[in-house]
Amino acid sequence: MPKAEENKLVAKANRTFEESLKEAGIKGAVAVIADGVEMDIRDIPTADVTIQPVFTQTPLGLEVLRHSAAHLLAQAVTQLYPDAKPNAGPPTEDGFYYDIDMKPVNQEELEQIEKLMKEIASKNVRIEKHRLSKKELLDRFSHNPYKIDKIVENVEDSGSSTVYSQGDFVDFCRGPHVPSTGFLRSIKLLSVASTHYKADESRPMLVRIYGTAFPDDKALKEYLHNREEAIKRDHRRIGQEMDLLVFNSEWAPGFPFYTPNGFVLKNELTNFMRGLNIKHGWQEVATPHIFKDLIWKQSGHYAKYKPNMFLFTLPDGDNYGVKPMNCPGHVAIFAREPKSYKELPVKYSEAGTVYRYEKSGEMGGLTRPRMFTVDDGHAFLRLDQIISEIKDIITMIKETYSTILGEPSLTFDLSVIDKDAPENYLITYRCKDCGTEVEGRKTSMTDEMVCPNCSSQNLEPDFTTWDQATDQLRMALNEEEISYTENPGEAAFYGPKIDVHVKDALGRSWQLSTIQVDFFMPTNFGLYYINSESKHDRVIMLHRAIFGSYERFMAILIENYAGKFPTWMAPMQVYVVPVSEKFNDYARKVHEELFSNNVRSILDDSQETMNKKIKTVRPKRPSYIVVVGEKEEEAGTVSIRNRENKQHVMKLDEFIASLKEEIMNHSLEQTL
RNA sequence: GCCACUGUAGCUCAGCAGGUAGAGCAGCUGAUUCGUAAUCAGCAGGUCGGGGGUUCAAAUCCCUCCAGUGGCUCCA
Repeated sequence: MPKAEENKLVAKANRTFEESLKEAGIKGAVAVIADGVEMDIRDIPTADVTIQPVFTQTPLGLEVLRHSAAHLLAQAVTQLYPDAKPNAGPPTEDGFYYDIDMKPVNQEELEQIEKLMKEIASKNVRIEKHRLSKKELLDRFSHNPYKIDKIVENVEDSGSSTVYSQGDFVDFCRGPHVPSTGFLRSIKLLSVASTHYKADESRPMLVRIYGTAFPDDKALKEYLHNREEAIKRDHRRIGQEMDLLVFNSEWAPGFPFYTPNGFVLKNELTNFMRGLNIKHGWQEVATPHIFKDLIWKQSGHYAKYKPNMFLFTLPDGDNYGVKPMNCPGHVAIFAREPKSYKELPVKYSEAGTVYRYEKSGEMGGLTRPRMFTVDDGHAFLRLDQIISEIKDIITMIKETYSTILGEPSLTFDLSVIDKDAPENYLITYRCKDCGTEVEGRKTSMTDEMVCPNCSSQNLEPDFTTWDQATDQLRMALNEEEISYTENPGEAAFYGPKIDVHVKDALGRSWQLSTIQVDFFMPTNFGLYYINSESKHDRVIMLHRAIFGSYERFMAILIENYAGKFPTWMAPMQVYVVPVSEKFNDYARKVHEELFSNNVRSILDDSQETMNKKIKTVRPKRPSYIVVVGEKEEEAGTVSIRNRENKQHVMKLDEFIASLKEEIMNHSLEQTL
């Protein structure tokens, strides 16, 4: 592959870039960058210009290739289904899609479309650009309301724009595109989905066909292979193979049931977090799962969260809600007695299980269940303690991931308020008539904001507290020398937050940890502390989670390790199998020795053959398989086989000692 | 919630165009006593997601509900 840098050249005016490239002996470019603008290789510059050819092996070239592949898809579809009306077809991170107004297609039809695409590609049809006036464009696409929309929105009345044609197919497009369909041989249609026009539920449904394209078959094959590998790592599949959890879609749709194996894993993670919490001064508490609705009204959850809550009414008429968050429970504990400024910070942690009514279409495995456990923590602080506390939490986050995932790359986001949409947040409102401040009152179920003092509806939001909180987060990040991006509109409804994204072994990024500053919930619950002047002072709350949800974190762990967990968290650490029944006694001795050393050992003294036992235990992913027979019994040794299928023989007590150390150290790698 | 696809034994799946269900694995019983990815034989197991309809006859066709999966951000 030629390096782009080396291929810079000057294209002459009044001839196509293609000709200039040809003269320079450069082949295979699909587009050029001229003066920083992407252009087609058949474009003709009006003056000499330095250009850089774009090849499909580069990210930009791949984008061009996939964009053209999307056109090819639309061409094939319109050829097969003349009534189909293409909307839009952009490239995506690993492929492309095209949204088309048409009847839904099934798998067979998808294959036919792909076949036709390949046919057109093999004919190497020339892809040509034409410039049309707005009127011509509107005429040309008069049968397609989606294109009309785009033309109306994007082309000025007196202006013009371009279309690309390949054979009979013409698409309204800015380009650039590959010069001919011959570049689009390595393609694959992947799936059919549906989407609303402009993602608006009130608009028509469109069929979205996903596909991907690569410069050559080798790259395509590799992609498809990786895709299959990723599917093999799916936590739902491995979760079943390892018997970690089940879902019962009839009795409790969306609710995970932990089996003994799965609960071992969850407990290991819980214990890890418990240790970390203790080390950093977070006291463990436990709170109810059900509360009267009063608390949810007071906390502000009802205003924002009610549609996502499980609610019920008892025969006596009292209304209850199952907790969607743990904060009010911790507030109730904090509020039990007045606190002195000397006692702060008070920090409570809880592996708190919460329940959220997720809409049916949004559930999925462990990543979006209706019940999940948060490694939740709430700190009650003085204003001057915020920054140091945030920094300490960042330390906990780093320690957690380096222990559990090695050294994954972490990225930090600062999610701040969208000041144009104050109705989404708990905010201080000030009455323009009498100056009264109302904190977070917008959270009550009433739609109209009314001044409690003068009954005026003339209230304006005051962002001072939000700005303060946001500044504290910024300072903590800066002092830790962490680079971050700011996302307006992504804040929690009660305050700004820092989100931490973690990249897993498959290169996918997950939002796990979160640190949120909250000025409002303490106000809603009337929390205060006694300052050094014996006066009431405002308590600041910090919400934080490191794993986020245990369920989602476990899903990520399963996929990250493909189920082959570090030994300390593996549900089955050792699987002991005798060569034959004759050695059951020795196998039992080995097992009991392991077991009494707190190793999770399973003895299989069933009647099956050893080969079969090993075969069938594989999907359970034991950290070590221990085989014992005559040789081992006589020598007091064990024959071990690790996760990588490496075998060796060693003394039983040595094995136990080294295994215990591996477990105690939370070692990521196997020591044997 | 919306759209598409799917729902047959514990698991993975077969049952083409309607004639009241099959396989492998797992399970159970028996034989086998075995050196690192399936020893052999036999047995048992399903009102085909629920309900309704069409039909002489429905796993199969239609309606409806439930559930699972993929999407519903990338806007020529």
